[in-house]
This record gives sequence, C-alpha cells and structure tokens, in this order.
Amino acid sequence: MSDDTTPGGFLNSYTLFLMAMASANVSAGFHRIAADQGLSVPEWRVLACLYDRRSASVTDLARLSLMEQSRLTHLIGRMQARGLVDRRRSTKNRRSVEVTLTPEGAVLAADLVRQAKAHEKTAILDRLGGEDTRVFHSLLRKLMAEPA
Amino acid sequence: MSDDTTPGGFLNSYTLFLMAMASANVSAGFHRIAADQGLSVPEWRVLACLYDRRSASVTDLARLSLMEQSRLTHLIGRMQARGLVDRRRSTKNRRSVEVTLTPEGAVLAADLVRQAKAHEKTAILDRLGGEDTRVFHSLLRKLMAEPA
DNA sequence: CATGAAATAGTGAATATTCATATTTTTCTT
DNA sequence: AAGAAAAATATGAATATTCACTATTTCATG
Repeated sequence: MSDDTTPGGFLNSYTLFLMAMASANVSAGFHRIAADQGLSVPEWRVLACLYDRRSASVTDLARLSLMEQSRLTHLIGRMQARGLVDRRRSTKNRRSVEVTLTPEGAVLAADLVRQAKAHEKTAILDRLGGEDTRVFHSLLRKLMAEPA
Repeated sequence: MSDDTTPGGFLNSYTLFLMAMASANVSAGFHRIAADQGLSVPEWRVLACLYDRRSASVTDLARLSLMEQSRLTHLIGRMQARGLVDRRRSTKNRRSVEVTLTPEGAVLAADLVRQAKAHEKTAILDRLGGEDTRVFHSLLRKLMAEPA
C-alpha cells in the first residue's frame, strides 16, 4: 500500500518528474551547506560558474547558471553589494559587462567547490558506484545537448 | 576551442550541474506548451499531482510538487481563484485541507498530461532509446530514495 | 485525562523574480 | 556609410516567493 507522498501512475514514470525529484533529494544536503555560508542556490551557481571561468559576461553567466538575464542582473547587483563579485564594461565589446569574483568571493567559491565535491562523493559516487555514475553522466550529457 | 557558454573544469563534471542542465534543456520544450495554456511550471506540477491522486493535502502536495508549504498555500489560492482547484477541510483530520481539481481543472490537467507524454516521447525516449531510458529511470530512482 | 509537543495550514511583511521596455553598442544590408 | 536589425544589459512596476509567526487540531505520555 502506498503512503500519501508516493506519486501516482503518471508521475511515477514521468522522466521529468523523476529528474526533478532525484535532483531535489540529492541537492537538499548541499543546499544546507550553502545556506550555512549565507548563500542561496542561485548565488552558489554564480560563484561556481565564476570559479570555473574567472570572468564571464552577464549573458554567458545567465546561460551557465540557468537563469533568465534580468534575474541575473538583479542577483549580481545584490552580490556586488555584498562584495562577492565585481562588474566592469568589457573593453572588447562595450555592450557587455564582465563579471568577476572579488578576492573575498574567490575564497568563498573555492571553499564551496571543495564542499560540493565532498558532498557529491557521498551523495552520488558512493551511492551509485563508479561505473553507474559514468553511465549516468553520459546519459545526462546526451540530454543536455541540443536536439539533433 | 571552447565557446563562451561551455562550462569549465568543475561544473563540466559536477553531477548536480549536469542534472540541472539536462533538466532545463529537456524541460524547456514542455514549459512552452504549459505557458501556451496559461500555466506556470509550479501550476502544472500541482495539476499533475492532482491528476494522479484525485485529492491531496497541502503538505502532501508540497512534497510531491517539490515546493515549500507556504509557497504552495499561496499558489493554491491563486489557482482556486482561477477555478482550477477546490479546497475543503478534511473530515478525518481537521487540521488538514484537501485540495482537488475542479471539473475545469481536471480537463486542463488531462490535456496537459497527454501533451507531457507526447513531449516526453520525443525529448527522451526517441533520443535515448528504450533500454537507456530504463537505465536512466533506474538510476534516478536510486537517487530519489532517501540515503540508506 | 491533562498538558506539552508535533502536525497542519494560513498570514503578511520583506525579499526576490518576472515581464515589458529602454538604452547603448555592434552588426548587417544595400 | 546610413539606417535598420540585433545583441547586451539595465530598469522598474507587477507579481511571486520566502520567512517568521499564528492559530488550530491531534498526538504522546506521565
């Protein structure tokens, strides 16, 4: 007999639901870690992107962090006010704005990336095992690519 | 050479990023379909849950639709105002509130579920194939379960 | 069975996001 | 090269979400 939070027939085999549920479940642990450092998930995503990229335009950051441009502009404003990121007009293309980490932001980003890796190990690798994790990544990459 | 929207070394193999990116990419198509019916994603999720369950308490709906309770209460209020759902106090447990679809909501839900299945076929099944889709679901289910 | 803890939902102010649009700079077209 | 179209970001009002708290009802346990 199914309890009251078991999904019914449709959702139970609907891929997008399974993806959302798996993601929410796995993410929850790390979200607590981020919250402990005073960061929301969108803020963490921006830090992670800039950790990887050193610098990115607002549009590139929006694509990488899966946020709508205007939302990102507002978010960057708040992060800048907190001293986590800097903004300056690009010299190459004066329409665009280069966002970078401040030294303080870089320290925070590095620290969180370290914790993210540790969390990933226990939440994914240790649960799926190495081979299944590789299979999982490969399937996700197929779905990330634009439809042929 | 990598373009400006390619993720760097960390994100490119960080499972939670791959999951978010895959999900965003696959979902985008269906979100347009939902928007065409005047529905946001959270609204669609509520309809889908109720399509499966006939009736659910606010707390159960929040868990199934991956939303914080207070957010769901506000959302349900708006959906009720639009005539998509009804609310009534449970007779069994008078703390809780049973949410159900109105006839109009049920029609909309059934229509969207139909479209969601069609979208899933082209966006997932046709791209991964039957066997890989089964493998994918099985991995997602493992991650959905609470950690042992 | 009384009482304190837990569960359930609602409320409203503070905060964040969205949506449409403005502004500036670059690119394209002819 | 002029002017139209596109790209990049910002802005602000409308809308939605969060957070902390309240009010009920149920549960657990001495």
